[in-house]
Amino acid sequence: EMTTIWSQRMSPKCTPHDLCTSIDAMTLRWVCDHKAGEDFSPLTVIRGQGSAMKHVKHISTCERSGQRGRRRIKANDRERHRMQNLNSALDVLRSILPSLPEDVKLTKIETLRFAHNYIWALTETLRMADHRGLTPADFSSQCVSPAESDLTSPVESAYVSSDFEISAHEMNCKILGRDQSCVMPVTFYFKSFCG
DNA sequence: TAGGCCATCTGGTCCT
DNA sequence: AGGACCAGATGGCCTA
Repeated sequence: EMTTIWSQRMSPKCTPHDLCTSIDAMTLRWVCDHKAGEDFSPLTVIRGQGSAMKHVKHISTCERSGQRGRRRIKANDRERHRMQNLNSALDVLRSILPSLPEDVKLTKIETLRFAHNYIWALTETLRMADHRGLTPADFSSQCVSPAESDLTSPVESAYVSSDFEISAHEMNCKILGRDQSCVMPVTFYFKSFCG
């Protein structure tokens, strides 16, 4: 039975992510429980699998302390889910930011910076609309959102910069690469000025 | 190979 | 007491 679990969980075909998510604490706890007193060392078997090694070390620590260990395992599980929720929220945030090439995924910090600048851009856009006597409703139907803009040029990874140029009929902002050198303009057009 | 990014574990702290 | 949140530590993957 253990061999089965082992081959399922520890297959070399598993990606690191698979290992991290599938080798949960309870499984390794099971391994430790069932192999106690035998000439078996999880550390030996999974040598080279860093994440799993960490789990084993943690489990052996937990094993030494009964109820405390059980609380730790539960806390780890909660923490794991908490971070997964946080990542899900970041994914949602990524999904509503201006579209980028398919294979580009903003890092966490880039996502937050991008969102910050994007909100700033939208705020400035609304301010411009107000200045021109448009209601938000009017304005929202008269501009082209960045998501609808033509973003066909290749961009490795990017975020909106904070230097915007706002004129009477359009607002330009820039998307910069990580090295700050690859510049791609994104334009909010006021359709009433586009002919 | 170094550095960036990431997932996870862990112990501490605060809150309910 | 137990859960949420946080920051530090660790190790894997990826890229320049």
